Amino acid sequence: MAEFTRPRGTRDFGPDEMRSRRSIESKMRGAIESFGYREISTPTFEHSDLFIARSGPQILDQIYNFLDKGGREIVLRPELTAPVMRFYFSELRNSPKPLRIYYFGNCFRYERPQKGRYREFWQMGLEYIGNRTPLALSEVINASISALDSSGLEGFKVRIGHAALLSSILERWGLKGKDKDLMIAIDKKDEKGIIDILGGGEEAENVSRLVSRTYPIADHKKALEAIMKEVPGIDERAIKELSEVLELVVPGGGEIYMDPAITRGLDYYDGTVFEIDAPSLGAEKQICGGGAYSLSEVFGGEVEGIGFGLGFDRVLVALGGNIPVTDPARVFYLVPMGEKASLIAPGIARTIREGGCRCILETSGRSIKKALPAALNSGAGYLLLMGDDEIARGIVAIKDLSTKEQVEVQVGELGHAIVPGGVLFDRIRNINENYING
RNA sequence: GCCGGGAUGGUGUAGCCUGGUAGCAUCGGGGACUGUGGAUCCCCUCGCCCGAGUUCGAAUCUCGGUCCCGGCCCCA
Repeated sequence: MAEFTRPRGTRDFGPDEMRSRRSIESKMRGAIESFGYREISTPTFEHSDLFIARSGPQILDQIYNFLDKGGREIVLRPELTAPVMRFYFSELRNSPKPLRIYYFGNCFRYERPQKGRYREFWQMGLEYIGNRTPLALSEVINASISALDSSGLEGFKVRIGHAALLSSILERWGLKGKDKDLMIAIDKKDEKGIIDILGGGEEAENVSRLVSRTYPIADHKKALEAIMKEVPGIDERAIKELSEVLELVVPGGGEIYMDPAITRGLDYYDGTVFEIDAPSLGAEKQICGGGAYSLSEVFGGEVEGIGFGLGFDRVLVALGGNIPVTDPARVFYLVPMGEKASLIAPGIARTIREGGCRCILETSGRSIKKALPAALNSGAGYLLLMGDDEIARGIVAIKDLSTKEQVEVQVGELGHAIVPGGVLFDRIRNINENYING
């Protein structure tokens, strides 16, 4: 029947789902803000060259791009790091350092949708700009862990590695990370594939084995020593940095590992890098990735930064619909019966709203029998009844829908009654409701 | 870009193999019932993803498309 349909890979969110999404969103924002990061926002569309500069021209195959009426090449942003860096270089570069900023917004990619992958999706992330001390590096990782912890997600895996470490291993074979097949094999931890590409031999086997493992954080020193021993001339500063960062990571709800094989797709990552997976997600299990970068090549200015991007939708998929939402507002459902009651109902409703409560007005003119189920469905805790009797006596009847207890209050005292200290406040106590969706 | 499985009122489903009046539940609207009700009963609205083909006749069979779900590829 539907004549109009959603574009492929997009979603509508109903009231219950939006409540869940907003609830998680605000918890995660809160976690990031608690580290001192402040929100910024950039346009939904940008000039194509911004993303081409960052990711190469082949990226156009995977994004929404078009010419606008002025003939400009425009794309819907496929990610937020590049716009944020553009903003930084054009207007924020003289801000006091370090600069701590974060963002949350929708992004668009023209890809085949599947579980945890949509054509419109939401990304949250932050950038720390100004230096790359071990404390700063660990702060960014700790912020990502805190954000995920605040969402209620459990069992995620944080893997921390180092881009320069990996490339110095590759340099040992004169490869310098340019060999795409090798990078893919490393990323997949395909031991056999790595050995084949490196040309076999005992050394190749040893390196492949070392790189294809993740090491519990407690074992990282031993593991790094083993790698250092196996690969002569390895970047020892990278080893030192990674080791220091690992000491400073504060464990949260997830497990922490050292993983030397994190490639991150981009050339400009050159320091500590990390990824976070939610194993429950399957193919699209990565929910967060980031690290330290230098952007001098792309943007022409020099900048040392650390950041991460986090797939908000995947966090929600990983939570699996078990999203507790606390709704602290007391909700009243006001049923005016008759013309006189209708005339004063909006004013009564306003009084209630000004008292910090929510008031849903029965606007359909339904009988109380019809209004009651509507009130129950609306999530209201209290029914307010106003009919001729009540008006004649100057009162309003309030029924607690959970206890079925009913009390009467003078209309003039309603505002005082429902706020803290009022006669109804203690009586109307049972106000925090936990909703489980799904 | 590749490979599977799907699509029936708003939602969830039966019917499909074996072509012949599209059924059930729920939600929504109304009523039984003029203000203490969340119950029960009755009535009503709304549907075979789109297009072509085969056929006397297609939800059902065939082909193409669209979209959804999952798995690859990719993943900034």
